[in-house]
Amino acid sequence: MGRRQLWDPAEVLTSAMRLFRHRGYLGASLRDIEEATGLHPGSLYRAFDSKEGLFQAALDAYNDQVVQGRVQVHLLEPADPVAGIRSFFTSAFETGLDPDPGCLLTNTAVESFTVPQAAAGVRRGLEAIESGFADALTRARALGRLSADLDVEMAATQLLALYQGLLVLVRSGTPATKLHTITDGAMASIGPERKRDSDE
Amino acid sequence: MGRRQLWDPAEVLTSAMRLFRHRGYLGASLRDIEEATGLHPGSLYRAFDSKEGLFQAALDAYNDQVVQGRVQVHLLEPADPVAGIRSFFTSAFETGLDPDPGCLLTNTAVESFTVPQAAAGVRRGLEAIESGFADALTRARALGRLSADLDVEMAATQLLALYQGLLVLVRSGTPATKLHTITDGAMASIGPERKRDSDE
DNA sequence: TATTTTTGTGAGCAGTCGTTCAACTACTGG
DNA sequence: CCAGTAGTTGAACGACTGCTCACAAAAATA
Repeated sequence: MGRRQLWDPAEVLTSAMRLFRHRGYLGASLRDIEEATGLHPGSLYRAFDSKEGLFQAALDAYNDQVVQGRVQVHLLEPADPVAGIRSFFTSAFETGLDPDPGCLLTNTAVESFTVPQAAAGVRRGLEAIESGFADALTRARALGRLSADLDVEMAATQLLALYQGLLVLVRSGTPATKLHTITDGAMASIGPERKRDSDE
Repeated sequence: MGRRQLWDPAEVLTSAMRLFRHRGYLGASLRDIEEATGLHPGSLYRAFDSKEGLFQAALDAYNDQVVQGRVQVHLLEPADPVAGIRSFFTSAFETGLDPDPGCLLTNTAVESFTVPQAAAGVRRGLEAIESGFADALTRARALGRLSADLDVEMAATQLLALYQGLLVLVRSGTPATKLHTITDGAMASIGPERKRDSDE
């Protein structure tokens, strides 16, 4: 009944995601949004109620697609969980984008002060990453790839913080060599290969 | 000759710093700035040329006062550099402020995409922190407080990233217990006390 | 086909943005 | 005490903000 919706919600959310990631919430005007998504204000407000509604939807989509996708591919699925953790880090800055917009989660975590309702979405995403790390670490432990005295939960929190820090540096234009150094450090902090003498 | 300036530049920059730290650059309107600093637009534009000029000045002041001050007190001065590194971390989130506005450097690093001229100031601040870490680590090494196989430059970069990540989590409302866990992890990653068997 | 229902369109609203500037105030040198 | 100079004030500007709504278009129902 009635006219059919002419636009694909997934496409619109993807465009909005990209725009918010580059410009932030406050930096993206409704005219920018209109241009990026192709949606006129009327349709936009019919579907999302407000600019903030669209932002929430875009953040949710980012969590469900990008974050969960990356967690799945790099942390949950790989047979080699240690290599997976490494690629989770490196793929965050080897995007081929210049300037690199960083991560919508990280950017929103910082900006969400101004947009309080986004805080819940940010928390959800951060927890997904952290528990992804925990899963990969648990599997690495089972394979004997972890330092024996390493606490998995604590290490997962550590990796989350380091990952978020990496993304701050990404967004501020830090060269890739330095980001690789950070990745190497992250790997060294969990693996047992930092000592040449076996002590277990 | 002529009328004297009625306001103290240092006070104005401190107020502006606090405002930008809470609201971000885009989130702080000139009316907000007027209220926070007590300066009317005319005086403001006479002194700083533009909103961006004021922001740059505030960021520079933050670097020169807050960042350098913290680096000095926690990383360069303490006789115990390891304890200094720890307190550098914990003092970043034990501010008594609720909600905690985080760090202007971190926040700007993320938002500076929108305000490209701020990028240089951000880099300056991040480098100050990193070299502060390097200094403390070098002194810790001389005192035999470091793992023997630890590369100081790499560890300093690592601590910088972890510190920035911590501040993202601070800004997103992560509870202090978790932030302490991250701090503990940071300390564990540099000290030799993680193994009970001596292996040097 | 006529009617009803849903969606798209975009001009336009009230309000806010960063910024300007003419009038005014306070101080100095002659 | 007057001219010149530097600083302060706040009303006002055009541009832009998020948002609304009367209207047109397209589909479903009768």
